[in-house]
Amino acid sequence: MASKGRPGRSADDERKGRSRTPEGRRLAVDERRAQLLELGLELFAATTYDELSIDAIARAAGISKGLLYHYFPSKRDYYVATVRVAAERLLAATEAASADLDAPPLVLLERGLDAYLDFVERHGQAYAALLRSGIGSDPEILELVDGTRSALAGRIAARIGVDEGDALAHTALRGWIGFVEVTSLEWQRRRDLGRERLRELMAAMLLAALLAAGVDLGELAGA
Amino acid sequence: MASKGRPGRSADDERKGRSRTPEGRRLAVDERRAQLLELGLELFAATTYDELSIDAIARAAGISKGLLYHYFPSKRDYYVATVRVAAERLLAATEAASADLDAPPLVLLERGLDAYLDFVERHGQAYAALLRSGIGSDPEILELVDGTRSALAGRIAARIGVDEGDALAHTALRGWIGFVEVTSLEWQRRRDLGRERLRELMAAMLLAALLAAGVDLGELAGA
DNA sequence: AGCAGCTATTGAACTTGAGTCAATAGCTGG
DNA sequence: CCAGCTATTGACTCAAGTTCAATAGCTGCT
Repeated sequence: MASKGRPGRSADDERKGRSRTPEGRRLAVDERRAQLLELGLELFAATTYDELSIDAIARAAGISKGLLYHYFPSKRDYYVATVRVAAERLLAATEAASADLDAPPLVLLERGLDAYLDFVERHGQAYAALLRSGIGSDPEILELVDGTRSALAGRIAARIGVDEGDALAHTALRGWIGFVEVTSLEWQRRRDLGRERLRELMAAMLLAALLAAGVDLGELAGA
Repeated sequence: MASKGRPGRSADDERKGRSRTPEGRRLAVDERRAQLLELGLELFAATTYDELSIDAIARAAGISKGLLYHYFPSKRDYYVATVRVAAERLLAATEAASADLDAPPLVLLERGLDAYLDFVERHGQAYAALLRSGIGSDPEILELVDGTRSALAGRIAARIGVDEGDALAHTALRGWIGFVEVTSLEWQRRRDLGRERLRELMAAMLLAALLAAGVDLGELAGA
């Protein structure tokens, strides 16, 4: 262990993209932490968890790897903290939109959904990353899972004869697949719902989805 | 590079859990590959992607790390191949159940859903892993994302006055959240659907979900 | 039967990236 | 202006994925 340490921005810094917060060093703890979280929100939205190395994060923040570990005990923790911020913001945004007054419930619903969609539009990438439930999400895997959903939805669409270009109907079908997946997981976890009931719920929701999308259900009802 | 190689099961093998396929070595390519995929299905269902090391896989298969790399170019590829098998089986199972005859569509729907639920019941863990869209899925992150969903669903449930113990209603609400998430992603990706339309679809589906779950909508319709 | 060649299989070495730690530099109050 | 606290650093450790030349076990041919 010979000559070590050279904190601070002497000599040849600034050379490799470490340009953020140019004033440089020794921020107050809270500021640094906030800065890192904000940065994490950006970075994790743009890149996958494990494509983003600690070194890259540190470089982007203009600090050393060690310092990052001073603020977050591990890369995971850093990531989790980041996602937590995103989740809090999503909840806050929708809360603010719908909790305020005592307007008619349907109006509140409309406002809440609007706030939600605003969030999606604004933080597109981050939102998607959030829903992917994090870490990893190999593109190939996503494609596979997505392909499976498409196959299921497409099968039904074909059977019913949904028009290929009917965006609303296709979105509704995809959404229904989402409904089926989530309720399946929920059903599996809590064991308090009969399988029959669940199946009926799913079937009813498919009809509702098609109906809401304006699909002609004549064929379904018929033979 | 001095004295190397000692393929085969001489001496002290069998000692560390390398007991699978006891006959041992030099399987035909297809058999090995099939064996490894089947094993992967088990292992990845039980453990997270990155909690499962290549060494652990090799040990469980009773082969060397190198051989695994002979069959799959990387850990990722191995994982992807495994998920692909699962997806194929899911599609095949539902296909078989619903494609056969030309019975009434509603009956086919029922059969298809039954097949789906069978799959979920049988491969519970693997199914969940598949839907988590793979790699990673840190438990803390899952809890966070799940908590966010719960918060959203709970907010609505409270507003409407859903009974705390009403499993069907809660499942339906959770499912609706899934619907909202999936359609949001879809809306964001394909740009062919108006925001208004999407919001209306979501709202209609919430009512449908509550209705299907037998919740009294009197309050919603009223002031 | 025995040998030759093909290839499944191995073990060790290489590489990369996460996590650790003692040393140092920059504030801040006395 | 110095002393002490702490934000910050850079090199080191370690685990896990990946590579590769060497080897052993089949398989068919003579």
